[in-house]
Amino acid sequence: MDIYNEKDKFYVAVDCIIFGFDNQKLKLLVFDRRIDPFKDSLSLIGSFVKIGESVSDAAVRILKEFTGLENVYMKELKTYGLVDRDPGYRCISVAQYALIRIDNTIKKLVEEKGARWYEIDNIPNLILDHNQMSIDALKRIEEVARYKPIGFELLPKKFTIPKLQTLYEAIYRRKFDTRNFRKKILSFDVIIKLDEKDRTTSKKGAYLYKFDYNRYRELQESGYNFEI
Amino acid sequence: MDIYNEKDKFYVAVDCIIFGFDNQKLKLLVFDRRIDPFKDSLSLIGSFVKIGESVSDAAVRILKEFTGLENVYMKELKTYGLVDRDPGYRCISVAQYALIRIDNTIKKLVEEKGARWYEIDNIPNLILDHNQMSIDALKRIEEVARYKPIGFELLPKKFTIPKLQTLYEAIYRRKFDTRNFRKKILSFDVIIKLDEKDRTTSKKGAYLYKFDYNRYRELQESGYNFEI
DNA sequence: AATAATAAATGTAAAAAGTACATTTATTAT
DNA sequence: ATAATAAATGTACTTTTTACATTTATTATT
Repeated sequence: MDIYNEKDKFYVAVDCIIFGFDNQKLKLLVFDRRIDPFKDSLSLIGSFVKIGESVSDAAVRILKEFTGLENVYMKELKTYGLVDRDPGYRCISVAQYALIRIDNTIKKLVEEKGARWYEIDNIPNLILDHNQMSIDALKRIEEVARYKPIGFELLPKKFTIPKLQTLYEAIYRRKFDTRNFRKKILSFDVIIKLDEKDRTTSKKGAYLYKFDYNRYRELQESGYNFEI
Repeated sequence: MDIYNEKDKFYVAVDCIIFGFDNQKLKLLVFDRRIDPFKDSLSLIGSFVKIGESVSDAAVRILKEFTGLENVYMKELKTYGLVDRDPGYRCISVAQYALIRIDNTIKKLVEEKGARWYEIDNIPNLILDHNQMSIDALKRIEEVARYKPIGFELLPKKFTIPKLQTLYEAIYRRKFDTRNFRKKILSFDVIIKLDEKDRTTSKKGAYLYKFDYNRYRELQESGYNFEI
């Protein structure tokens, strides 16, 4: 008996669970489907992997197609492989979660594509197992945020410490003491204070910082633990 | 254009990276392939997912087939999806890592199947991307062991604290102080002291303990962090 | 010009956790 | 009775975490 049997071939999809942060809340990007199957339903973005491309290339392609973005923080979540997960065809999906910075460019692009940001506590019904994917991705983000500073991927390149704190409070769903949070974050030694202030939320203004990727890489390689 | 194109269908494989602990060293289970392709080469165990089974069912089936074991700790590692990863057919593999208890039953079964345990620092050349899978799985275990007590999956149901320490030393590749290790482990409150001693390694004998799964689940749900 | 309002920035003391370190204990073999 | 062996244990010191309130810079208002 040959192990290769044409009947045992699958469609392989990639679905992307895209998170953003709008300065207040953590949000999920949801699309109004404009094509069948499931036309006019809500879903994550996804596509079949083409036979000539790798799974991760497919993920990059999809993200580019739907958001115009490249060089995005994107990681594999897990594979969804239940037999009846797609009633149409036997299809497995390699889900990927992505963290993006919401700016005006993105806002426009996303509208054109018929997409909308939903607060993570208020995600609508999505097709297939996409709600499960969103829940799983959110849980993963919480886990990863515990020991890796992924928060910076969701903020503008320049950000203030109070904004960073708001983001972490959104992820962990709890409040932090401002003094302790600032002390902890600064102790990691991966953000650089700039000579500019952001005055959009206060008269005094808050100093802007930027993330120091090189320093981060150094520390990470030496086994440093960025636990908040 | 239809999104469904018969040309974009893949074989989907599951490969299992199986780790064991022989009281001294962490080991990887490697198989002598008895069938083509790659007959007589070394590899992890794996198989194609059948069209009528889920990916995780395939993983369970494979593990059962090759080791006779059921109810094993097994988690998805990641998907290997490069275009040229398998020179024969376009095939993606959903790799799973498993932790098993090495006992005499397993030792015999494994021999019959043409398998061998290799120390993790001394893994031979394996087919395809199986070496990469092993490296990635090992890294994952190190990460997960940092905050989840997976060590217990590798030890006999009854184990002593010095054995547990040896295991953690094998995973982390460093020594711990016996007093501090014991204090830390006991502080988690997830192991139960038994009224038996193991006298195989000392005249005095060391008390046996068992893992308290219920207590573990309780603590885990309350967000407890089992960081060693 | 003085005052009110607002968010940002800062320090310290107490508690908890982690680390470093050496001796005693139970048992068997000689 | 003694030697040998691994198991079990306690404490002082250091570091980290936590809890908590005031001052600062600035703008808008009177």
